[in-house]
Amino acid sequence: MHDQESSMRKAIELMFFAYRDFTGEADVILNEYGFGRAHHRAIYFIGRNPGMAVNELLAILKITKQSLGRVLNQLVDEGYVDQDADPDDGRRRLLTLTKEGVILESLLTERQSCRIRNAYTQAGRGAGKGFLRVLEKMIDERDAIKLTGVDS
Amino acid sequence: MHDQESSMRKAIELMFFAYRDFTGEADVILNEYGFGRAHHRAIYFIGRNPGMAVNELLAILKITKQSLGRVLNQLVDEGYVDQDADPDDGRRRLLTLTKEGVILESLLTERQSCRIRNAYTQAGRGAGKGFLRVLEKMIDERDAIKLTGVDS
DNA sequence: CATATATGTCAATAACACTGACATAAATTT
DNA sequence: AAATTTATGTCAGTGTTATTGACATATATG
Repeated sequence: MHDQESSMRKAIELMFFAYRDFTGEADVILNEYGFGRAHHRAIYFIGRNPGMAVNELLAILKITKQSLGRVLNQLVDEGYVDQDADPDDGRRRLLTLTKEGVILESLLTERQSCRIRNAYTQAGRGAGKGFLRVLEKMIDERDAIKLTGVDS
Repeated sequence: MHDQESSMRKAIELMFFAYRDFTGEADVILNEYGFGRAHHRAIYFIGRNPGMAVNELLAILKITKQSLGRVLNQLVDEGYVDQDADPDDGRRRLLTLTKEGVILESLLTERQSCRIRNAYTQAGRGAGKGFLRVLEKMIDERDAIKLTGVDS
């Protein structure tokens, strides 16, 4: 009954569909704001790490500063993100969400959390634990470092 | 200890990093062939469903036929996919992988399977089950139908 | 024969990423 | 103080993957 290969294919396909639907949820909202997935990632991580520097965000997102620049400029221009010089190091621009930014971030995160909570409930006891543990081990060493705090 | 919200944020971040590293693996190989992620998805699902029609592939991938057309033409031109008229319905073009296509598909799938297997092993007993069950429940009803066979 | 279906293609556009080059301000090193 | 490094930003050009809209063709169906 279900050999190794078909079990792996099952997992591969679930990753594809689950990720698409998971992000699709947020995409709909972002679209109303004229933003895309790149904006979401920036908003999310700035919300998570208030006062982070541009370099730190670049390291997490692994995109070029030109790419981030476009996104960040839009977010600043439209009042979702604040950039302030670091008092200790005038070169660094510390990023924080504005009140508007917090509202949007919460909306997006709440929507995605809801999907996860529902999945946990439907999947039954212990499934969430396994889900987190497997995802964790699928991540490359060098990325795993980015996962701040919150041990399983 | 770890409130609901930080637990949800943990899951959200794991999805982001895990999916990126999971697909990044294949992206490196695809790049050597001059292909992208779109080609991978086409190759994968044609390999999984040999003889599927263009419409069926479109329904799974949820992209426009123009987008798929570009990808499919490249794959056919470079000898990774065959298109043959359905003997029962001359309008339909049935898609199959060529010998070359099968080789590439196996390479990509094997690479990703390996990452999943390793994650299962490291995550410990039962984690894989939970992982699959949660992913399954994260998928929208209308997409879940696409998941052929292989019950958990 | 008319219509619907499956597919393909042309043209224009957009989001999001890339590379390379250069500019500026502030901190650090010599 | 001068030179260098670091953090950031920006300009220009490019590429991939997607989009929409319009139209063409072949085949199947009522």
